[in-house]
Amino acid sequence: MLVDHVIAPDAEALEAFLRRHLRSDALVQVAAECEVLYHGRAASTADAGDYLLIVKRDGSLQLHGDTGIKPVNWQPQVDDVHLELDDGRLALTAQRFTPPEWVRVTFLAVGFAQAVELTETSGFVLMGTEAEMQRALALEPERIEAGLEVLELELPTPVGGIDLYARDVEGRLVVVELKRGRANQEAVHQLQRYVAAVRDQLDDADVRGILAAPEITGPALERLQGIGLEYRQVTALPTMDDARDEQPSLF
Amino acid sequence: MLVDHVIAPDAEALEAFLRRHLRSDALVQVAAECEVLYHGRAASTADAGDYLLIVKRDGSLQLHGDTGIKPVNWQPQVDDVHLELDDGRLALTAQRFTPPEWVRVTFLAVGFAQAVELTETSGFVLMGTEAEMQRALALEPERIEAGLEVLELELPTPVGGIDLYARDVEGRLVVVELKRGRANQEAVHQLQRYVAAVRDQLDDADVRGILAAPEITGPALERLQGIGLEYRQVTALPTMDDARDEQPSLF
DNA sequence: ACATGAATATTGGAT
DNA sequence: ATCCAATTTTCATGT
Repeated sequence: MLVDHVIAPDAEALEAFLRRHLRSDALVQVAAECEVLYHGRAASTADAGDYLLIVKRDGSLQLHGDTGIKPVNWQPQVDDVHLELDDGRLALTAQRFTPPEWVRVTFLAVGFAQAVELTETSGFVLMGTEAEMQRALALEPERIEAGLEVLELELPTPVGGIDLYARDVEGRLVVVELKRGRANQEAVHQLQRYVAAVRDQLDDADVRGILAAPEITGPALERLQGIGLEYRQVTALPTMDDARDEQPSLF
Repeated sequence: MLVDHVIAPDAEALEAFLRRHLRSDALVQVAAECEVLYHGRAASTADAGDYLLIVKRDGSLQLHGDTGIKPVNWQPQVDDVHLELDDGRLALTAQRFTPPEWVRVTFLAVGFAQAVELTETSGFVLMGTEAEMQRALALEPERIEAGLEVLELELPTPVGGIDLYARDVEGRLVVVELKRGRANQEAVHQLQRYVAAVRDQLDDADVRGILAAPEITGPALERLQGIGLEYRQVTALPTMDDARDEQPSLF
């Protein structure tokens, strides 16, 4: 799994190491005190300190500090990585063209560099996405309301796709917006947009809007009801409360 | 910088290593074939394969595969990390309470483990945030429109804060929504909300809405103009085009 | 602790 | 390539 490593290499040794491994299938790491320059979407940033640089097989690059999930600097993919040895210091530049941006890391003092191979990668299982929720509720619309008949999934409108488009027991059209987690004001506005689009299109003011989610924030509920839309608590899938009850030790 | 490391440790050796370093100030890594279970906001996931586990000083945990910026599994902070040796296999469980979720990593075959110290961390410079754009345009509102007078920054409304609240040369009120990057439909709706709130509050239909951004998407512009709102291209700050022109080698 | 909004969000899917 | 919407977004901030 650990393919190769060097401890406290000088600039030449680090350059040799990186040239050997960067374009291989290995994940390359460098722990070093370094300067980092970024220019692109964020205009520009400059950093200096001890960081852990990770360059993955797909060319993505991230530079981690000692706290936080997010890297201090990163580049999702790169079109070009190149090394330059200048003035006794090695610099790695990762550049991409769309959007145009680049990150340059200049190594000042290197702790170690290593190449790691992560070969075995199985598939994964994910349950509880909004898409699954949509399918589940399309099959059992009575979970939202008795007598509800689903007409369309992801019905396109000029302002986006309506999650569930349905007709209620009294024949009124119903726009349903689903949220997997706690619905907030943003979700209310999304629903409002869709309802307005349908009313506009059909020239029919009698269109209902339902926000279906396991939870909703206070301000969101207030606003929702203030504009004549409805909230339905839907617990078709495991919610956060389930996690509170279950203990890891059960596994 | 590299404090300690073990290569291909067995479960007991790995446990000893992790107990020694996990609560220290070091960043701990383990490269291993492992099983990963997650339960929480995403309902649940299960993974197996070769991953690189990183546990930082603040207790945040991330599990990286060999591609992509985002970890396969992660936990922003944890309230509790514990190790269990069961059936000859070591399992690390990281749990947090709000929101309730946990990740459990069971190590099957370990490549190496290491502890890294990242001490030197200087401050950083970041330019080009929306907040800076707001301050810059508040000082020079003529960049948006001649004769514009800024009345308020971040004026609160029931539906959120208005970036710039102003009066135009003809005395009409103007709501300005700023976007640092390319404005999309979401931004248009945000502006629409604010304009509606002001018209409502003042019972005055003659309130203008301006979306100020360096770029705008086609659909967003169409919708914006369709509802009588305006777009102003603002290039008060370095935009993406600057990055295209500049070369890393200039540094 | 909760809610809101920005961000180099990233990622996947549709057009 | 562009755009839109979901995501365990993360993070900072205000209440």
